Amino acid sequence: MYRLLKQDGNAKRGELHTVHGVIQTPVFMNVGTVAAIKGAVSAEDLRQIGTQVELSNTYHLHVRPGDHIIRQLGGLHKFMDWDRPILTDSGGFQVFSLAKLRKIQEEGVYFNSHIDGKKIFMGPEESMRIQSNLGSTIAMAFDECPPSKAERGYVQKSVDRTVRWLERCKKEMKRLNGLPDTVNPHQMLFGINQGAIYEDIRIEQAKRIAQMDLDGYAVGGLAVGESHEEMYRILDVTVPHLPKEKPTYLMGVGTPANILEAVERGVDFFDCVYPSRNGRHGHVYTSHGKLNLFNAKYELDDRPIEEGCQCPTCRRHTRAYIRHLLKAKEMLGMRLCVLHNLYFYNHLMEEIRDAIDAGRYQEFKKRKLEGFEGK
RNA sequence: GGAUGGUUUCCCGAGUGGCCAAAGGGGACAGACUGUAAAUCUGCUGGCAACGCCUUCGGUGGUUCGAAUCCACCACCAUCCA
Repeated sequence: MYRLLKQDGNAKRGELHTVHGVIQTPVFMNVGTVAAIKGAVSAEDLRQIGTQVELSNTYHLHVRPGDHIIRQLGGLHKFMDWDRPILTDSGGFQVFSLAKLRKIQEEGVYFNSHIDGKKIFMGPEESMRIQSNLGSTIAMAFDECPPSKAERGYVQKSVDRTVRWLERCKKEMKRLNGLPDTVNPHQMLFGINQGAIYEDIRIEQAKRIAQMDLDGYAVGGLAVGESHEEMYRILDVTVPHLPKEKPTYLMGVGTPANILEAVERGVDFFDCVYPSRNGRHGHVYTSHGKLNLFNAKYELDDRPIEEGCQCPTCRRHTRAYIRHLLKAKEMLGMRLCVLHNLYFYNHLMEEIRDAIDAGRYQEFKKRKLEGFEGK
């Protein structure tokens, strides 16, 4: 159950009560696609850096190790030693990212496994069954994420199909939650808004799914090639048509600046691979912008990544040491960067919540953005 | 002391008369990445007043229209024989 605690402008401050605990929003979910945050980060680490929700992926866990394996081992929470909320993405993003390895039909999507080429069929029912086997806290509806520059005719067709798939997802989820041996009988379902950058398609689709009484609503298909301005414009026109007494999730976004802008427009759930992937690539976030620790200028820099940062990395290590580890290809270098970045994001969300609580979000956002731009 | 092989751009290493500022790899330097096919990928790596010029393939001298490539001597390295 979602509780809208406070609004500051359009910015929402809320709580999502789940069987795995309460999620304070706005929240950034930490992405661990294959039941692990890449960069040698454990569930124990997540507890120490303020992670509220871990995100894993239906397609990837179905391919390896297999959702039936995870189910037999007691579900995803037990499998990865994480007892707090988990959101599973439905496989819809893989329809986009693995476009060369799949074929879309009305009944669902035929993939060729990116691991061994094996044929995999995934439709709405299959995605729900896999997510039910995983026992995640929140399941995402199975959608198609069309590229931002897809032509209008195709987008309309795709969006209509995604809505039909959503109806099938809802029906199947209800059935699965009612079975006697379901891993998590209280699994929630979030629907997904699509429509590329066509405002009218987005709005019309948002109105349709808003009536379906889902546990939450996501905006998908953004940050897939369009400009930031286009993304904000789509949020401006779409979010008002999604129920504000339900969680609003902007999928796959984004940079700290993207998040600040989207919170202002009423979004309160986020996820993105940036902090983990950039961390592995030596790019770390600070309140004054991003640093590339591979750069020669950090060779003798004995400061932490960010002065005053309370993350496990900044408490003990210098930029020069981390740069050395990265250059030497030591796994610890990546790990320290990922831990810092996830802490940075989690902490940013905490500050965002405090700012909304205090009714000073506008001012807070302005100050943060100026910092990121080095002002 | 003798024999043989070798010395190439930051490193390893290809190149044995022109298509060579010189393959390939490494390293260095820089960039990209937004519901993760990503510990990945891309660019760049002699100098400059730069579609051209200059310097560079151990050193010096020579042959040739033309040399990293051929010849002579010298230096150094490696292995083997005394």
